[in-house]
Amino acid sequence: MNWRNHQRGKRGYHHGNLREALLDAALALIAEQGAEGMTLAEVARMAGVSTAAPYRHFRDRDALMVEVAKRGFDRFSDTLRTAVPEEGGKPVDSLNRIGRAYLQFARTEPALYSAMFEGRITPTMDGSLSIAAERAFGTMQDICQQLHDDLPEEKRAPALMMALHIWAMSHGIASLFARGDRGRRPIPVPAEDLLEAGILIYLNGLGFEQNGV
Amino acid sequence: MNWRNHQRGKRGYHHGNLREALLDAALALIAEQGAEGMTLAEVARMAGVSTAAPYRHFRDRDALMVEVAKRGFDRFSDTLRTAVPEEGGKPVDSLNRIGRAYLQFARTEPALYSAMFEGRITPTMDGSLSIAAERAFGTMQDICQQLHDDLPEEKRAPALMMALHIWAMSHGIASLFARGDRGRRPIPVPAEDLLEAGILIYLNGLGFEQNGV
DNA sequence: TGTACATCAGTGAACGCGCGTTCACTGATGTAC
DNA sequence: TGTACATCAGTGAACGCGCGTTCACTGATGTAC
Repeated sequence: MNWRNHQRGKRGYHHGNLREALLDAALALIAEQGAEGMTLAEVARMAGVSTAAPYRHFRDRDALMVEVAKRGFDRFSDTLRTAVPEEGGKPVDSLNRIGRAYLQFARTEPALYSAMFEGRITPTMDGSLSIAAERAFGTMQDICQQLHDDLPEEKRAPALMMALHIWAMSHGIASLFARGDRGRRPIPVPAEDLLEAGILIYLNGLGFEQNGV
Repeated sequence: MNWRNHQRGKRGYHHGNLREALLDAALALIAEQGAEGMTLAEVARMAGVSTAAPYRHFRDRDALMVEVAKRGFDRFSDTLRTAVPEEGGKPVDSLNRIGRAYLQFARTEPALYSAMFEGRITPTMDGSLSIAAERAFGTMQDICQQLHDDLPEEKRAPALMMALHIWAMSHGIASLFARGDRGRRPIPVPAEDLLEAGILIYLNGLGFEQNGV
């Protein structure tokens, strides 16, 4: 019955890392059944712990949910940030890499993705939540700023607007065509290619010079 | 207690139009509390009817949910379709009108919107559901086809791709910045303007000639 | 190094609740003659 | 036009269930001396 405590050297009674285990379980549940399927009882069961135990780590069900979303935004930020090279590299390429990372995240972390963008939890509910969310968007904005500086003056559009457009396009494609759950709508072309083409056309429309296709 | 039956000439016992009343109640509930907040018990209560009554009209809770989504796609289709003039009118304008209608729908019908795009219900689950969903997208595709025909041959991109791009951009902006519930992220510009600018830039990028702004 | 004690992180039983669903029923409505 | 009857669309009571949450508790851990 207590086999769970014996793996990885954990000893009975005290779990060792219950908080993380509960978050993992919540993620798995949400991935399987959506946000409504995440119940504290089931989460506790998956972690091999009594139904009262989670209350040592989270005030209530909503607190767990907020924590899941926060973790989601943190990972999302990291994913986007590591997608672009520290220094150098053309902004256009960086934008494409970010776009790919966005889709990849929606594909591989559908539970986090829907908890972050489609759930009852919203960034305005929690300070550190909105910070993580803004950090992600900030990455896009930085790159758009660089692009902006490359544009001839008479063609410059506000960098913020560009960032919002790219964000919206990425988000739209991710939500409709790339998500990793049953909400995905099939299209006859890889979502990555669709997004890349979209970004290319958009930048072209801004007057950004392209070389090659 | 039975006041509900006395309005609009309805007489006791038989409700008259319970099916519609239940759908309306479900919508109101989802708008207030999200999809998980929609319970058959509460829906029945709002319609002034016993908790067993809904089962005369819907097999179970999921069946009601599917019906809500179906109704959503139907209305959505109609909204988009009526947004573009029957004949004449420049395709660019039509595209903008459709975009605005898209945002308007997300704004005024957040319950339907999230049931259609973010819920456990997916168009592949039900034939008539996917038909309604495709009808909506078809409107966009038609207009993109016209645009496509206006483009000089060497600049033609596949009409389907254009439609998907426009759809994704509209959907992204609607989901992030225009939705009518607490998931909306504030931006310092009307979502409509952001979308219009995005479409303009995109079409410009395709090589479509613009006059004016 | 050993011991006493405070604190921490679990247990397990219980609760109240509201939900989804079923059932036998009954009042209202529509139809054949 | 009236009547008998089938059908339809409700009722109301009940069920089993799983959930969120609380409680007094106890085993494990860390620390001061």
